[in-house]
Amino acid sequence: MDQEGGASQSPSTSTEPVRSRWSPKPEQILILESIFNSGIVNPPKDETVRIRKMLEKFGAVGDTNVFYWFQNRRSRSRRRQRQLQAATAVAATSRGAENHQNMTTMSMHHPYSNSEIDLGFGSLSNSLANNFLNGSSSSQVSSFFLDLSSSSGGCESNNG
Amino acid sequence: MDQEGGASQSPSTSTEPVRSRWSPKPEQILILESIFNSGIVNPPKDETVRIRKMLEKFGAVGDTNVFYWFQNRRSRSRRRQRQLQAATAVAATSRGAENHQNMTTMSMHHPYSNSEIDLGFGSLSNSLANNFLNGSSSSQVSSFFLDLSSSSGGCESNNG
DNA sequence: CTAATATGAATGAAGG
DNA sequence: CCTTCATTCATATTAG
Repeated sequence: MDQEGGASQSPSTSTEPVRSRWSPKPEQILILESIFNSGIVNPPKDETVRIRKMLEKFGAVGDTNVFYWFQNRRSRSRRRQRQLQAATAVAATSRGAENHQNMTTMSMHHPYSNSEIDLGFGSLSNSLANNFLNGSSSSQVSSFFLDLSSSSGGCESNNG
Repeated sequence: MDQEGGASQSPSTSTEPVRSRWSPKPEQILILESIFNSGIVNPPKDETVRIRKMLEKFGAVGDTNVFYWFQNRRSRSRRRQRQLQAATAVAATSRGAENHQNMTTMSMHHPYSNSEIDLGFGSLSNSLANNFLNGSSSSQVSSFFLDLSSSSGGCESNNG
């Protein structure tokens, strides 16, 4: 079912179904998520290049892809946060003890745990992380995680 | 076959009522289609909320659902249009009058007349609309239709 | 039961 | 940053 979502850099290979848009691999997603959850939600140009270099080890990716990823990530995070915040607000609207049974506001129900409030990427070492990174390039990922400590320094959200 | 507003039980194995995704009821579909055919193909945020409120009377629905619905509607309309436009173009390619009978684009063996160029939702009052809205909440629907006049048209550029 | 289709939802990319 | 478009994934429904 899952057909190599990897974006090949050489479209000349006729055997491949020419993937027009980049599909980040699980390992790449893990890395990006980790960085994002580390507080780097808006990496500067320099950092973006670094991140791209890290991701490249797991598949072809460009600076633009990383840039877009973080941009979309921020947007989606904010939107999701607003959404469930609004829902909560409505749920708690007025503490007048009224028995309302209508879900008149939002019924967004998704099967995933979503909510990046706490994913567990910060710690990993266990969970599904291992599942993703088995066999191929586990060593690379470890090194990258160690390197994460050096970067940092980027508080989320910046005046701008 | 009456479907309880999206909260129907599992078809066979009574496991978890894992409601994966929202299923708009016939009434809701009618409303959405009507709005879409009224010219509002891309409702702004405010309008989306209003639409959601209207739909809520017929079943649980969130702003996101409405947002997704219109987005998908636009996309698919355009895609469909492009698709059959391409087919037409192929049929008329070169005025040499060649008898080509190849369906290079798609099989398309469905009984529908496809092409939502004219569905009839704009007028309703007749057709299958009545069939949908009988018995339950016809009154609500009428009021909603009257309210439709208040909304301004959000004409969007057809060309990208 | 399996295959195909319809459609809600997620996401990469781009424009303003 | 925000909105929008195009593509893709996942699932519900229907046809065989």
